[in-house]
Amino acid sequence: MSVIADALGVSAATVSNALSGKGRVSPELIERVRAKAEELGYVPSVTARALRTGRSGVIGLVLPNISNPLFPQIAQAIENAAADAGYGVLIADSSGDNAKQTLAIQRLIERQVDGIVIVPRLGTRIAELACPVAVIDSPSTPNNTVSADHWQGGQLVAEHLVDLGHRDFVLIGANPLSNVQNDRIGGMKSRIPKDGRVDVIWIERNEMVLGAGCPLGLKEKVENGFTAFAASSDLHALRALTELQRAGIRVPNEASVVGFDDLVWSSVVSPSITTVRQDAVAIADIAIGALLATIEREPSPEASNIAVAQCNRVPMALVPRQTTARLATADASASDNSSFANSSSSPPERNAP
Amino acid sequence: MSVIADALGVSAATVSNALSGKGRVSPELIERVRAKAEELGYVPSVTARALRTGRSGVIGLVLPNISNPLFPQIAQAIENAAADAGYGVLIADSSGDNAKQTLAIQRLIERQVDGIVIVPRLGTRIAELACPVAVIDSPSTPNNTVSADHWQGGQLVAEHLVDLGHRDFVLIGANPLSNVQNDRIGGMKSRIPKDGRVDVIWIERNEMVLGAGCPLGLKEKVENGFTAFAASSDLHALRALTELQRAGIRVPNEASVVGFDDLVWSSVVSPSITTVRQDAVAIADIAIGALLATIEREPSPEASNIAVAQCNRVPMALVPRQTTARLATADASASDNSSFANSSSSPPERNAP
DNA sequence: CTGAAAGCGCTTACAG
DNA sequence: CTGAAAGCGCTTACAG
Repeated sequence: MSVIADALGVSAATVSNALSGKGRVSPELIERVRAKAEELGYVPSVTARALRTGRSGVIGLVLPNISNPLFPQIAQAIENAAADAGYGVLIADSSGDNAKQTLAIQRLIERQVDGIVIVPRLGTRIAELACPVAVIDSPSTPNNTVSADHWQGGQLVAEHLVDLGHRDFVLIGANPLSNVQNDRIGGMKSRIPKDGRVDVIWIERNEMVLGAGCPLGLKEKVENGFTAFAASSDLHALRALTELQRAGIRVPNEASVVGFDDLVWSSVVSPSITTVRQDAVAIADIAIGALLATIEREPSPEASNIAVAQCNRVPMALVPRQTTARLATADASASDNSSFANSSSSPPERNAP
Repeated sequence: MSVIADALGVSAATVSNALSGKGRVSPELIERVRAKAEELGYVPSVTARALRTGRSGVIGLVLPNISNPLFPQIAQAIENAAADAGYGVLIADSSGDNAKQTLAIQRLIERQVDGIVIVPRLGTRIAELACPVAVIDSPSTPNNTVSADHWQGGQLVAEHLVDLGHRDFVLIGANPLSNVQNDRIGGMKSRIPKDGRVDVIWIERNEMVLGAGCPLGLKEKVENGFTAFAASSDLHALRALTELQRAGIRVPNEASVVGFDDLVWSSVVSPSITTVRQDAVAIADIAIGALLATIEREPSPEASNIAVAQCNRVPMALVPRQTTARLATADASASDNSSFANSSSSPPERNAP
């Protein structure tokens, strides 16, 4: 900056004003400054600017379970949204225990991030922090969150299967303590007809008893007349699919399988897995938008730092693929789905444990 | 800082020296300063320090294909290694095209990162940059890289299958332009006995002709006597496994399947997939260690900014699981693997295209 | 429309 | 062992 000022014989203040377009500088001087900056390959010091303005231009992203295969989608969407707004993204890993999440947040604050996007660990409640925060979580966590509408996604799954003539459902989740999984399973249940049959398998609970990697007993389910297998994640859908195939059951001829999240392998396996996709870009845009609005608003003592002031549900979309098919035995009237076991169109509000 | 100085009636310089342990300050004064800092909840301004010292305490991480399921492993390892050394990690996404990679690097430099770890896009060569750089890539890229020893990993796969009595191999890769995949396939080939039979399927080349998601024709391979299917990634191993299962071929009874990377689903599918795991923590430690050494060394005009001065190969490890089994028809002498088609123990050096 | 001055919060020679 | 002073590179009132 001073090199430009010196080269042009003007003051640093003028260069600053010209480059930022703030103070009133004559158009021709602005042009000369620009040209000189360009010529010199001038890059402003973000550090100096940060020190002076008190804004770092960086936001933090706290992720749990970084090994979660959904992570890339959301990290990429957040990074893009932030970059578009001129912000950098500092990552922090809260895997391990909840204490590490607190530590990760602490470290970001020490690095003077302007705001934080948090995907909280299962069962965590994020306290009011010293900087603006946006939380991405299930809508069942009361208020202040953005997320896919997992409940509605579950409904999509059930409706799709019901339309195909299925009446006997096995729903597969990992952990009933997860609001996300609960919503997905709950949404499915809400759209299963009254004359339908529903069985829910919670994998982690199962494994607590039978050991990790135990078979889910899906063959027996098929023998008992179940035809539709809907999982709260593509990971479990894949597990179901391979277990069925291994047992010699043909998918989708004898059983339909649906997953969630459109994870990378879903389209690649044979048969490819029908799934439900969340709009990570829309979610990231809402989270970053709200965060930046809070950051750029003049901070006032009474204002909350929680950026997302309401519960935002972003609709999910069904991606039909090969693992779902019309039930061979379905009669024409079977697709009458006018009566549901539970017609509520939204999940009950729950607190994080 | 000045609040501490004022509260204690000493100078800011002394507070700084006491807290950093640099200047010679009397032990008792150091203690008083520490106590006061603690009491006041003092957090030093990293921004001011960065401006003064010219070091931001942040490194950049550039990732291609952020949707690559291997990404979480490496991102987590890098983040942990950096955090342990007191550095933050700014992420940048180079997905899309190569121009975006250059842009991502540029933006990190503008944010004054002290160094950059790059996992380059396929076929990219990283030019000398204005800050220290460590590249994580296949060892086949000449020099200056850290990575898993993909060639040796491939050898592990072939040796495992040969030990189980297999002689007829189908090797499955996605793209022969990828050094990583080429090394893996090459390593496998180098350990296949002279009397063995090898067929290589490059998926992307296949799909160029037959369309995305086309079957790999594995059933026919089995009918032609192939018993071992080794893929350059768990994604392709999964594709192979499900295609075989769907065709009614029993794994591992009739065909063995091996993948690479121990991706999240490998242990969950049925049967679970035998794979080869890279030591992401060791790789990250080498990359970050070399980077920080370069950063903290006094910069000299003649020194290169390329942090990793030699080709580092981190050994991979076989994770045996259910998809591989002894060939039923194998006779006892079959496990004599003293003669190989190609006994070289390291890959040919290649240039990035 | 332009410039001189102060200051963001640190660290680092240097002097005492 | 301790402190006064300068300066990192910006931005922002304020004065002209």
